[in-house]
Amino acid sequence: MRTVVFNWLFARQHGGQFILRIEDTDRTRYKPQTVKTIMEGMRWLGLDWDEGPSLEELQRSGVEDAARYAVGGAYGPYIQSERVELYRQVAQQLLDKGLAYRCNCTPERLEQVRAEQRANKLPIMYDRHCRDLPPDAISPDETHVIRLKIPLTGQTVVHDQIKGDVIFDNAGLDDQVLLKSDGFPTYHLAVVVDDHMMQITHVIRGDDWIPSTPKRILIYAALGWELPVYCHVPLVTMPGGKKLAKRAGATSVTEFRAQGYLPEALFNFLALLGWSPGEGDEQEIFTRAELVERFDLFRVNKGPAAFSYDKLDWINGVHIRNLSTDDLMERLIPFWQQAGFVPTPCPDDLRPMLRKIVPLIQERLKHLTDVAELTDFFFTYLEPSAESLIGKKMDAQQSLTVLERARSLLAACSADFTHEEIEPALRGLVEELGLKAGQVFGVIRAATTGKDVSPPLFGTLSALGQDRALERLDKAIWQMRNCELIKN
RNA sequence: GCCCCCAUCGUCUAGCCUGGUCUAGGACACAGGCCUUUCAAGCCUGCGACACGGGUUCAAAUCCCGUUGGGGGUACCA
Repeated sequence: MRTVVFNWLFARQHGGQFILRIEDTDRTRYKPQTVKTIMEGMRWLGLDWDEGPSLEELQRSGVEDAARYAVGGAYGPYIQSERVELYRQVAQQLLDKGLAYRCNCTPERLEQVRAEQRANKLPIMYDRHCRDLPPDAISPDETHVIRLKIPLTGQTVVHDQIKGDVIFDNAGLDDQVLLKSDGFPTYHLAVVVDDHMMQITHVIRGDDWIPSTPKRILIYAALGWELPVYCHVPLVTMPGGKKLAKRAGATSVTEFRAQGYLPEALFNFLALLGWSPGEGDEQEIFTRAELVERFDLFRVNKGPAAFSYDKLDWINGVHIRNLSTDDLMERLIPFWQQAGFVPTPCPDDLRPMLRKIVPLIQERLKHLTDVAELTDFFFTYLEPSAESLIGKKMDAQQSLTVLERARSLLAACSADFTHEEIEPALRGLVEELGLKAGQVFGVIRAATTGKDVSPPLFGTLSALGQDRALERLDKAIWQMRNCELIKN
């Protein structure tokens, strides 16, 4: 997915077209659900595409909500399974030119060849058994594949924008299968045909593709087509260890949403994985627009980068703090709903309270999901523990006095119950009792929130509302008195 | 096995191309402090790296070679 972000940034930055193509030539693995997940993930991250599968294509492929993702374009179809005839024609063309050949070796024979090569510590590749058979030795009607005739000598150079020139001896390249026995093309054939037909200028992908790039360059050569610009970016590894994220990356984007990450934060983080502004510029937080302007594909590092949740969490927190109150509230509502604190749809008369809560927790959120445990006490009554109602270096009687005085002072406030009137009242209480602010506020916090840790007290009380604040103080006072009775 | 890629603090990185200004800069994380009604946020300080070995050079993190280490490829997968 990080590589997709690089592709998108590069296209947007240069005013190019960003095209989404579905490569589904492996029929044994194809699942319509995956297509939807990828598109949904890209939409969420803000990676919009200028050309992509049309409504009809998506429907034929069994993708749900096809209308939501349909884009279309002049170079379609954009789903490879819809283009098989094209690949067959190109394969036939190569056959006719004598640059490819039919091969009917069985999987068993191929495996046997490989086993022998392994045993003799030889390079593992097809032994070219069928390469020099007479053209009519294998009938088009029998089960077979079509392989490319790789030149036996010479070198093929990949001119890569990040790695530089990478040179391969043709002798070490396998006679790549172009068309499988089920009639579908391999990735190698399909991507070359499509990139050419769709006029793709830049191929930006993971550097795990480097070793097979010469094979594709030779397909271009066999067809007499012009090469695109290659740009192989390093892979992203998993946090602790160094295992490759494999293909899990693209499909898990929606999981980041569920975990409470902002799309702009994930985007920011992903762009920084392998790229940095450099030249003494140490900016780390970027908006999407800034990245489109500043990103430089050719400055991307050569080495792999490890995914770090610590850094992502920090970036997410920064972006959360940068949101407006209303924006953050709207993004938080689904998470409140999921926690069961807010009904679906959100009632209008609940919004004023939510709007007062948001600023109280904004700088405390690392993930949107954190909102549940940070604000649970606003929605349900949590009974404070007996110990928490007694302040630091205070006895039960003093604590009870704090609660009783606080109750009467807060009862004297207006129904607006604003932060501005609560604060002087309670600060006055601190003075009146000759205690420390932390002692007094701690007791009131425990009584009204049921927690030792809460958002700032005055704002919290105001958001809670006068009725519920007084009610909770009353309960705490009862609790304290009962406790005293039992003791006596 | 064979082929390819990569190598700066624990992590992401600046610096490398155009050797000296690098006693290697920043960020995350971590530790301590300040602020403070708790928790955060913010601010300050600390900890912490040029994988190793050879060259080239007056001078190398920067250029060259090798070693080691890590990753990838080696499919009728992408």
